[in-house]
Amino acid sequence: MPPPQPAPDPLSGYVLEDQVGHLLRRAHQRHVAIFQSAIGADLTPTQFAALVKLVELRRATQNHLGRLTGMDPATIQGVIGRLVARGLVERASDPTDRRMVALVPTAEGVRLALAAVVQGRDITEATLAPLDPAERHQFLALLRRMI
Amino acid sequence: MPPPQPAPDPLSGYVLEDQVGHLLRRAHQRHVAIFQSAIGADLTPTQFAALVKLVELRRATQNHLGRLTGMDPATIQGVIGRLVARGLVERASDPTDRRMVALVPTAEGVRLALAAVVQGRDITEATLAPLDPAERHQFLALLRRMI
DNA sequence: GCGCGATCATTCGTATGCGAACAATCCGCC
DNA sequence: GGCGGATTGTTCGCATACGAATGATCGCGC
Repeated sequence: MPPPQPAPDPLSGYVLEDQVGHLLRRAHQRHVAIFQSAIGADLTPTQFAALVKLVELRRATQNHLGRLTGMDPATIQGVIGRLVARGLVERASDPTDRRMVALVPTAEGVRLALAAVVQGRDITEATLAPLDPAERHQFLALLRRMI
Repeated sequence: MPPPQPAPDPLSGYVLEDQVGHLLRRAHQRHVAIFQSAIGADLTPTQFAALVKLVELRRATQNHLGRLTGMDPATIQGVIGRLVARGLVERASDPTDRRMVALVPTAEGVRLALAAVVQGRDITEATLAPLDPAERHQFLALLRRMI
């Protein structure tokens, strides 16, 4: 009769590198690095998202913009504050609701957003480089459903 | 003859919500939220990764552990510092190389890591919930290649 | 018209995440 | 033996990220 086995180790068979969470973190990390090397110091990925969305909307409230771009009020506050400090966005008060601050991109903000969007295509291309066209389509479709 | 068209708008056809980078950020964000609601205040995702990997290795250098878990030296430094402060990891000096600090999990660290790994399976399950088994396999395979 | 719950924005604290600079140490090569 | 480059760990600064708490304001219902 064989000797008694030790209690099953929860770690056996658990490969950190194969966990979705870890893979998502690494993949996002890699994308951010690609983004930074392309856009440089002009914009961070979150600043890019907020600015592009604001240019598309032409005018938005801070929390609303945050909801659309997936940033909570505390986060979007800092992001917008830095865009305002750099003259890319202006805050205007809304006369109909004094709680709200209407955000509007400046001319310079629009210019930078359009230039960044052009680079955005290269960034997307570089991020998806490991996959062929059919796989990219598949990956994006699955990723879209993960949100 | 039609009037001259305005210059093509770089924004036309650019949907922020469909960009890989944005999707990766949102998907990762969602996973972290799931992780936090399952593990609570015990461990953050990065602390989890560092601790589990360290338990698996039984002993590792700080930078080495960082490379294995995808954290740069500045980041792993803070993560390990917090694990040490909570008594989950101990720093030991390596006599053969006085630059290095050997990291070893404490008994409490091992206990917490094993418990967290058990919950890790539920976290993975919840993160992948939107996909059926075949899609999960596909998604993980593609995601693995994105790193 | 008033009060109460909801919403908006802000602030604080904590935790990644990384570039850059730094001191200490190691190692290979002359 | 010693020097120069590489590696290890640390610190600083900046930028997400979010929970929690707060104050101002709005709007609905009574």
